[in-house]
Amino acid sequence: MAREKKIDMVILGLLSHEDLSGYDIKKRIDSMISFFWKGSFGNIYPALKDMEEAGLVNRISESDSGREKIIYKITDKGSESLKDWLKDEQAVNEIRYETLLKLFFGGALDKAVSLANIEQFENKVKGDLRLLKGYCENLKEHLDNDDHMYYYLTASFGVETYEAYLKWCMKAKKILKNGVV
Amino acid sequence: MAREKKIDMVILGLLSHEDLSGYDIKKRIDSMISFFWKGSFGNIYPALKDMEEAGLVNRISESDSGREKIIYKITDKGSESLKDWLKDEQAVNEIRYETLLKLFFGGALDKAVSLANIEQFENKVKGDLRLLKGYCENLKEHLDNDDHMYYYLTASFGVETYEAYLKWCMKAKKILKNGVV
DNA sequence: AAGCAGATATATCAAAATGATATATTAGGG
DNA sequence: CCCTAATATATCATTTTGATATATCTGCTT
Repeated sequence: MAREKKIDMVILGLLSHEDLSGYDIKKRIDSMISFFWKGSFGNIYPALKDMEEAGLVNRISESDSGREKIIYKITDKGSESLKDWLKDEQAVNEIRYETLLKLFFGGALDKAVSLANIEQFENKVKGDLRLLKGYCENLKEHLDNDDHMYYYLTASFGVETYEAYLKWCMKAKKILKNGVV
Repeated sequence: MAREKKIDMVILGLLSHEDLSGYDIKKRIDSMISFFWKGSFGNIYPALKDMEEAGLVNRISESDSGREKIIYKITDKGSESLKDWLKDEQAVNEIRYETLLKLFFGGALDKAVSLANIEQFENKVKGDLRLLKGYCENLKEHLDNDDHMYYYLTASFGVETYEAYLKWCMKAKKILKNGVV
């Protein structure tokens, strides 16, 4: 089986809901799943080209006006490819936290530096948590709608983990200041 | 200011504690920080070469016996570079969770598929949490030692977040099964 | 003592992701 | 009418990832 690029699956997933251009896809990624997945023009546009060649998507319109805009539609083959990936229980989940990296090596400098890094992290998390809670409250009202429910589930993952981050921040600051648990 | 590769900082951070070979560095990354950061031979060895040229590290021994082994030592310049990075409060923190991606697009298939994906994730997390809790309990005894304290802080981040993951798993499974909050 | 598996050790490569930049068009506000 | 911001595609250098190649050494078994 050919190794699948993750960005391909993201694109197919989005196209399974609606026809989109590369630019639209980038916007959807940024607004809906950016807190746990990212995409860039640098991999979206080449992926669309490759997938068109492979018959997973079709371009269904191009430049209605003078402005160029290429809208893509998922094909049956693309849909099958998406489902195969969804059914495969293997999943790579990873975090990449520079804040933790700096903390781990914090011994090279005064504890005040580590404290500042944690506080910086804490503030960022507080802002993001506010946003995610907002999404969740709106989505909660429409759990009968499947699309909203799946969106709600991922957003609530964010809420749950960000709250844990804040809990950890308080604990970590205390330990750094007092050296106690 | 030159853009710094993250792997460079990881290597300098590790070398600030002890002299190491590229292979040693990979082992340290895998055993101590792999749950929030990764490294591969493919970027470690080239990074060591580049940093040696830039005067951030020195090779202090090579092939005592017939077996080739290059040990690196951090230089003053390397140490400064590490400290500059630590002092910079900017930090990129990102998660990349394929499980959430599959859940987000789960509507394309039966809910049983999403449930299976969550359960797979849950089992993985349970195992990892057990490990992290073990580390934490050992490290907790030595918070007076700075190195152990910084290690403890990062490990306890893992414990806190993994516990939140499990809490979310239970909630998510309930919603998928019953459609309620 | 021979043989073999597994750990040690460095190196390299294709593929993928990242982040930035280039280019051009269009819509809306002042 | 001009300017800014948003729309839209495309490309590129840099970095990371994951796999593989090559060779040595250690410890265990037979």
